Amino acid sequence: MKRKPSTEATAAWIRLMRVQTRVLDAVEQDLKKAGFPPLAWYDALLELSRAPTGELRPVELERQMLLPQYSTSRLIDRLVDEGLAARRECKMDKRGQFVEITEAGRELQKKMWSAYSAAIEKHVGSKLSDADAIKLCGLLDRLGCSCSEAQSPAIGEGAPAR
Amino acid sequence: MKRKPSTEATAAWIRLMRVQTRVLDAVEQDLKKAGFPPLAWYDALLELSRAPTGELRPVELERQMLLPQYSTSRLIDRLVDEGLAARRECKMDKRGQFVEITEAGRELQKKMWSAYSAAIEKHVGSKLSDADAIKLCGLLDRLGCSCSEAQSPAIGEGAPAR
DNA sequence: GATGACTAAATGCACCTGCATGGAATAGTC
DNA sequence: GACTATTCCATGCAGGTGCATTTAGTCATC
Repeated sequence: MKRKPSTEATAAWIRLMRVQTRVLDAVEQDLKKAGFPPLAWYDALLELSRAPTGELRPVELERQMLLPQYSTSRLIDRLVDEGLAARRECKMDKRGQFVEITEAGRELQKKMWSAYSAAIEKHVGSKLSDADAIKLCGLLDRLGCSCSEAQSPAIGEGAPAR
Repeated sequence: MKRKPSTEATAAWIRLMRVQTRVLDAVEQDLKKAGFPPLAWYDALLELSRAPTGELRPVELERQMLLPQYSTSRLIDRLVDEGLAARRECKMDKRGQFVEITEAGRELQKKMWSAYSAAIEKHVGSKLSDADAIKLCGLLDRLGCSCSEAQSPAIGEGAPAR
């Protein structure tokens, strides 16, 4: 039969859902108020800007961002519509393509990071000592799927997985 | 100027976003595969079934579930469409109404809890000792908004805040 | 008891998401 | 080379969500 979770586990589950929602909403609201697009845009721009050549295959972006295929496709649409990225043909594989970040895209990413980092500090950093943040990471990591790839946080820039 | 978050805080932020998404998706998938509706339905049914009279004002439900007004309104629509709840007139305040859980609603809530609790155990309980779950709760609680009401978990049933 | 401020709930609209499918190119197999 | 399976990406459709507004009833004050 199905074993029941302890009340402690259940409480942790509830907190995890509740607190994440709250914190994410707060950060998204801060960004929105500052006139910026959603976090997903930032994540995509960050991944693109990190790529050595400034361009990535949609499939790669998809894997980096842990997003479904159609979601990635439409996110790229929006970035392209706003002139933040451009689609380029892929000569190696004609069914594929490259997505390249534009100068405007790079600028937006940098500007967003300044607001984004402030929001993280406000809603997370200021409420937790570094030691506690590390403890929290450790506990959360244990909940991660077995397939947990270690993503290098990269100095000065962070990206959630939405 | 805006202070920057420590790399520890940023790492915690990323984990929080990533792990919550993963765990929530996993639990929702389990429920879906078992043929159940989304978690939000469960939450609503649970709140209703907990009410002494089995009925609640939409506004109250809204506050309990920390959901926007329109979202609550439409969630009730769906429950009513499926015969899990019924709208009843409110005589005290004619612009308002009561939402009452039906027998079918109570049954579904119970059946869902069996699948839901199994999912919590599988994706949370089994990965964390009770002591660690308590530590995790403590850390997460510190991130909660100042306006954190202590929700009694109630033996045998848990509800996230989506 | 009229007026204006407020609260409860619903809804039109735009957008976003998931799911399933489609078209196009490639890879594998014989 | 023909055939099938697979990969890459786009998209139609149904449903969910946020935002702003509307409708209806209540309350307060005069």
